[in-house]
Amino acid sequence: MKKPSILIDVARRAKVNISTVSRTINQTGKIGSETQARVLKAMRELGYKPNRVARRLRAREASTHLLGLIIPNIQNIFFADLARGVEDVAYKNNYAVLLCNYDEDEAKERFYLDVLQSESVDGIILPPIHETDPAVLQVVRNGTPVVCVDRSLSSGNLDKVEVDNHTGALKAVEHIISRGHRRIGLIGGPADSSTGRERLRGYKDAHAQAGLALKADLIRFGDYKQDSGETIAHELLSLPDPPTALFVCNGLMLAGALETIAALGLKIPKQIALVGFDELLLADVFNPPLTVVRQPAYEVGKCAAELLLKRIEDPTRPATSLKLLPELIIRKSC
Amino acid sequence: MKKPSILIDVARRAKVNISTVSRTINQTGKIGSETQARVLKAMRELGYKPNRVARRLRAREASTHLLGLIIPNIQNIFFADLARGVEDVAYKNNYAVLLCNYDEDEAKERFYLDVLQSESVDGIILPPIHETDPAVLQVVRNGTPVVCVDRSLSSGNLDKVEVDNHTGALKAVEHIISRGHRRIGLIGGPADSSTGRERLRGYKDAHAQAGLALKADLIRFGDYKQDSGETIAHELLSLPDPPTALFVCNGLMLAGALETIAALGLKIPKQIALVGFDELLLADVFNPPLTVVRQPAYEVGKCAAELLLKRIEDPTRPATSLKLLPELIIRKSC
DNA sequence: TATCATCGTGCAAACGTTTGCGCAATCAGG
DNA sequence: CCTGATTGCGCAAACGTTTGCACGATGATA
Repeated sequence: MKKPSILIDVARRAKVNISTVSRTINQTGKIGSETQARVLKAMRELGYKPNRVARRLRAREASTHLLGLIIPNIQNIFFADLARGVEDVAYKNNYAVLLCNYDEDEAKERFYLDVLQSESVDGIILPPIHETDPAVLQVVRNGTPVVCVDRSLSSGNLDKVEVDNHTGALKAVEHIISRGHRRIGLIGGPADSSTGRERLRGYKDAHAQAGLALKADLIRFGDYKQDSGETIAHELLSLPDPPTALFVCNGLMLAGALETIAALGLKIPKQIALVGFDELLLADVFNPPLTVVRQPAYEVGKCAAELLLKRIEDPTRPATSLKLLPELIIRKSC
Repeated sequence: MKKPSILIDVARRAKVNISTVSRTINQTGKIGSETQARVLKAMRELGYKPNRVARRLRAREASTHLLGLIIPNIQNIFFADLARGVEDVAYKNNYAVLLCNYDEDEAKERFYLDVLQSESVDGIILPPIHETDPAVLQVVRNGTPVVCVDRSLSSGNLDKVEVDNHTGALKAVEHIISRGHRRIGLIGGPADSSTGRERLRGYKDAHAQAGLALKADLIRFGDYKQDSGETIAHELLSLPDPPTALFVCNGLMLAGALETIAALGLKIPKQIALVGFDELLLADVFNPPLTVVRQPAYEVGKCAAELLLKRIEDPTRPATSLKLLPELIIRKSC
């Protein structure tokens, strides 16, 4: 339980003032070369580690090397991959990441936003829970750099990196149609999320291109969790005139839909064809292998972190908005 | 970019000293009821949020409501579930979680340990990279509460919560044997990890119980990543006298093994039977559904966080060690 | 009435940094 | 040799809290 050594210990050992030590550490200001050597030696001998808390307290506007990442659900592989992307570039730049899981719960999002702010992180990466999220806007107004991922914020011109959900969905549904399907069920995302709406738009546009009429019955919205995939698939498949193919808008709901299909004993793709959104761990060895559109989740995280770092360095730079292309991986389920 | 209000703003507005404000917030010390009301009112009006950084700096030994969690790989569903467990109880108790991903990289683990310490977190949850991990021991010696999860530390009597890997593996291999298999391949974890060794021990004990001799050829060790599952499965299955069943010691490696099996065109379970460790997202709808031993990952995280919170509250309490039982879920792959 | 505990509050130090300012010493230009 | 810039370093304030101590007012006890 011995105390870690602090600035003044180093200073005493090197026979200098603490400000000199601070300056050698941060390479700010002029310092004589042999003084510097003495300080470095003392630091090494004492195993000195700067106290990040004190540093953050003092240097409010200086960099504190801490990033915040708020995600809806760490158990969703998309966000796990994304987090990994953020984490990797953070680590390369000597940043630590404060990761929070808000579970689509607005109160929880609020809580974590507060925490991150009062931890005075350098910046925050998050998918806004709503397109118009006052809490996030407030943070931005406070001057904390924010970059939005996955979903966007309607107001405020922020850095953001998204996936081209429209194109992804369009390609997926085009593919389904090209396989001859005419009744295509949609298990969509929440209607009030930008991802949900964009994927819906892709679904509709693909229909329009092919001159296919939309059937309102076949369009349903889930909440990106497994259960909703299961129940909606059940609803869809027990329709009097059920769809012959399903487009399922995220990985967890796809797993749910597969539960239903298995329970119903339906054969894929003969009795029901299937295209998912999000690459899943066993998708390629599934029987049959699953056709999905793969989102570049890791890259989204990576780009977001890079953008955030750039913005921290130069807060005045114009907001840039990235849109990454998903990839349709055609396997055997459709 | 307006400044957040601080203690002194509240104090001025309530016409009291900052210490009075501090005391009303923390409910420490005696305060008159109408003074308290004034302060509360002022806080509400100003939307005051305490600065966690300053708080942590000052109150070194008081609770700072921040936990550290260091995990090998967030993309491994076991750890994602575990993280979720930690996060949930942390949130219920108004703690935030600083999550770090060390990717089995010792330098990275070191880095994060440093960060967490110099962030002066209240406590740390981690699976030690080694059984004798000097860096972790150092942290413990510094007085930071630590609880080990999943893997254990040989020295130091710390709180820990593990899965009963031996029993899990034993049950799995017993089951395989009960299905009539005599040549059972093992795709194990790293030989220097406690989980790897315990699962190996279960495998061996099951053989001993059944009076089966061990075949060294059939026992191989991976690194818990997908690739090693794939390559080891390939090695095993191209043996002159290949195993008729495989026991695969984690989820990612199971996915890898399934790649190989699919590539080889082998039928499960007729040509090759399979039992995995870790429940996977699509395991129950796989064709055939996968027999696995399910680790209570979420519960591990939950218990660990609860233990940590208790220890933070009372640092002198005796170390407790939990061992949670995994569950063999028998499906159709064996 | 004197004494003493208790209550409610304020004062100021402390936590470990960073940084503006000042000062002495050195150096270059004239 | 004088002036003025530059270099190298120390002093002390500041960041926003918490908390030990002191002190006046109040109430209870003798």
